Amino acid sequence: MPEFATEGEPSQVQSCQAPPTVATPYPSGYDACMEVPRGAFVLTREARPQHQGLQLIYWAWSDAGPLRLCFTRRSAGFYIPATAEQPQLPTRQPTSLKTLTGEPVDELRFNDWTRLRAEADRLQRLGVPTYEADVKPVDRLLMEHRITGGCIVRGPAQPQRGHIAYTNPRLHPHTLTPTLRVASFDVESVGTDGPLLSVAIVIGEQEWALVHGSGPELPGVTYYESEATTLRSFLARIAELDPDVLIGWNVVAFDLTYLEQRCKRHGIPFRLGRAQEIARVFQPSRRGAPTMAQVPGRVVLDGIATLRAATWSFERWSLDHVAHQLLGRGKTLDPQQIEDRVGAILRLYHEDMPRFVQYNLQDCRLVRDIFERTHILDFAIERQQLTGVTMDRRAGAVAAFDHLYLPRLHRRGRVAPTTGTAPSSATASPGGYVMTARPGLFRNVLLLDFKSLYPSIIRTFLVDPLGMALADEESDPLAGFDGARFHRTEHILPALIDRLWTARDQAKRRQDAAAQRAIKILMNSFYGVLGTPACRFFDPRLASSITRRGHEVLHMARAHIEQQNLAVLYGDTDSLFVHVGEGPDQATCLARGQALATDLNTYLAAHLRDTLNLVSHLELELECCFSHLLLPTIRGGEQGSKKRYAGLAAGELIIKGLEAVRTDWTPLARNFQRELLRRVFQGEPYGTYIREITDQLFAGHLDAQLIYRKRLGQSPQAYRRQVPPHVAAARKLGGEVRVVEYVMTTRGPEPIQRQGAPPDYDHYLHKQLAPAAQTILPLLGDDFVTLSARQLSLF
DNA sequence: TAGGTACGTCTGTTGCG
DNA sequence: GCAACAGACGTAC
Repeated sequence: MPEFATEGEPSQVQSCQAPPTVATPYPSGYDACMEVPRGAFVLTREARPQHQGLQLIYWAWSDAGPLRLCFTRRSAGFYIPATAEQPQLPTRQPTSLKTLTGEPVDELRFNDWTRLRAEADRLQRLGVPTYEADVKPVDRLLMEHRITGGCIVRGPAQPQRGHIAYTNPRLHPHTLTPTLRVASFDVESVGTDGPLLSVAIVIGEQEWALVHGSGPELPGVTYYESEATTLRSFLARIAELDPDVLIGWNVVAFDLTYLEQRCKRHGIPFRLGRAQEIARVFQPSRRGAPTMAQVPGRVVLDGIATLRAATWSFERWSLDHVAHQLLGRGKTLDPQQIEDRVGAILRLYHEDMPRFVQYNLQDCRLVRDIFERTHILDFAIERQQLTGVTMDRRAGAVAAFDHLYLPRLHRRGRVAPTTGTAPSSATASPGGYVMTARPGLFRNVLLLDFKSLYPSIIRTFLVDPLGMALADEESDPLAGFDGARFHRTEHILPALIDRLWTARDQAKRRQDAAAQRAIKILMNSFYGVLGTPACRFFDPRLASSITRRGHEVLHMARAHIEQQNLAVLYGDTDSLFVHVGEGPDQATCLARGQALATDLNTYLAAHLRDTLNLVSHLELELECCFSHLLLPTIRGGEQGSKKRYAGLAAGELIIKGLEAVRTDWTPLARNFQRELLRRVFQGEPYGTYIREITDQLFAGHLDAQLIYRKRLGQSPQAYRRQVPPHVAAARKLGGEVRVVEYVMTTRGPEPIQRQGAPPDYDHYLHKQLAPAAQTILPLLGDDFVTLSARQLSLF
């Protein structure tokens, strides 16, 4: 039998009573057989094959200390059509479940995952469709209990050293916010293969440094005479401090990878997990894939990955740069030492132990403070609470969708396809609609945009995999696009969006930025996953029914605005730029924009009610009013450009897509264009400025701004057909290069580490200053060549 | 241990005369 | 010598 309740039956979860009050820290003399319900938050999960079936192990936080929840003798299953004749398997059982298209299914169960996969693959090859053959037991167990993060644990508890163990406990969902113990740590070593110098650990205000070698007595510092004893002591110290979360900078790909290797070298088991369990690091199987760590009982959060997941963005992801941006302070090394970081650290280690230790500790403090400042741990907890995808997983949009959707599907007595088994269809689905801008410099332009357009379309137009499958059972199905039709009452996603939308509004009211952000990202990911074959519910008709509806909505809004004799200058996917024109002041324009948004929302709601009998959840908002807006042409042409503009709103300079916001343009061009735009919008003269900058360039005063910075999508040697300048520069460095910084010199592109020739100022005039200026000046009837008083024709 | 499409611009290479 | 194209990168939404 399936583990989850079928349609019409009360589920295990629903039948449980209201969660009891959460237990206090467990008293001494605690009776192991007493079943005290305990609030917990899942930290890590793991499946182990055993002779009698699978063992599922979850570590969880509780206010009484860590919990180890062990589920024994578990089996894993998947489904095949009941009509499938092929497999005569002893484990085949009939069920009351059906596929999305209404076909009854039988279940096959297995004691181990490898056999399950092998059988599923074999059947698939024989043409027998399988269902949910890729849902892992560790995930399924939580999913079917509707547990994402917080839960109530009930069952016989056995106090162990450092944790409480449960075997086959009962779990119920419960919302709680854990207070996690976070350790920031950092390794200093001689390169990636050389010996360990030290490891620093910071928890709150407490600091420790474990140093391989000797030195003066310093608070918190312990010296060890061998690398092996340093490593052992580090593992022992972590066990003693027992953090729930390990954080660092590039912590998995560097620190954990390095420590595991060094431990292996000395034959030391890498017991970084709780209860002395072994931690493992998995190196990426292909270029670009992340390094993974499995530390039983402890969540490993890399600062870079966690910030990225929360949509933070920085030009460079070095700890020093990010710390300066967020905290206004950086690492303790002098700038000139950064070039030879390993050398500088070694010198400190040999010559100035107190400063060496401070340097090591400073990295830990910076990471701790970045986490504090950005609240990304709150974000990570919130995301797990919403999606059920554990905190340390980087991308998890598909997993989050499964976690939320599958249990709701099962409650309706349906099972989902195995990922990648759906028949592939040829029709691709389009993305957003982008208007060609009317080029020019404009006064008073309203920016209106639809708040979470795609989620609001899913909610309004009932876009849903189940709803699409059940459309035939509906007497008045709602038409989508590319042949899709949707059931008007039987669906899952619209209600899910509805719930999240309400939660986001609540988060907004209580000013919970982490929750707001997590919810917004989750809602927006729903469209994305329906459009990728990596999702089991992938169907171009679903994606099209969202994006093509978006086109329609944007066109309707534009037409309605133009009927009021207002010009729509530009629009992209969910936004409209509306020209109010000279005359009215800012306040009048803003009021006009508000009225326009309200009017449109009313109009759209009435239209959808009258034509399709739908309740509109579309919500057009006034984002801002640009006092000045510049819409450029495409380079050297007359036609308006897309995805590129600059404007001034509430005194703030907003630039999209232009050279000034592109990190592959030099600081010279970016600073220059930004200042030029500022002057244009503020009505200040710019001719003199242009001449000054060009003169300074040739005088060598701007040499610090001439560095190009570019990522390499592949290894420098892998570029076969073409060798662009950044690759040429990277090749001069040798070895693997992921990001190259180079200067265009009179001898061609040279990496900054090996720059010999002087900068080619003509190159920077032609290829950086001129194009950055020409994006703007022709719209004002001006020209860079005239204003710079430089000859540009040098060929 | 897999969210999407649309777009502009640059550089080097190729095809054509 | 020049236009067209492909490859690469970064960005908007």
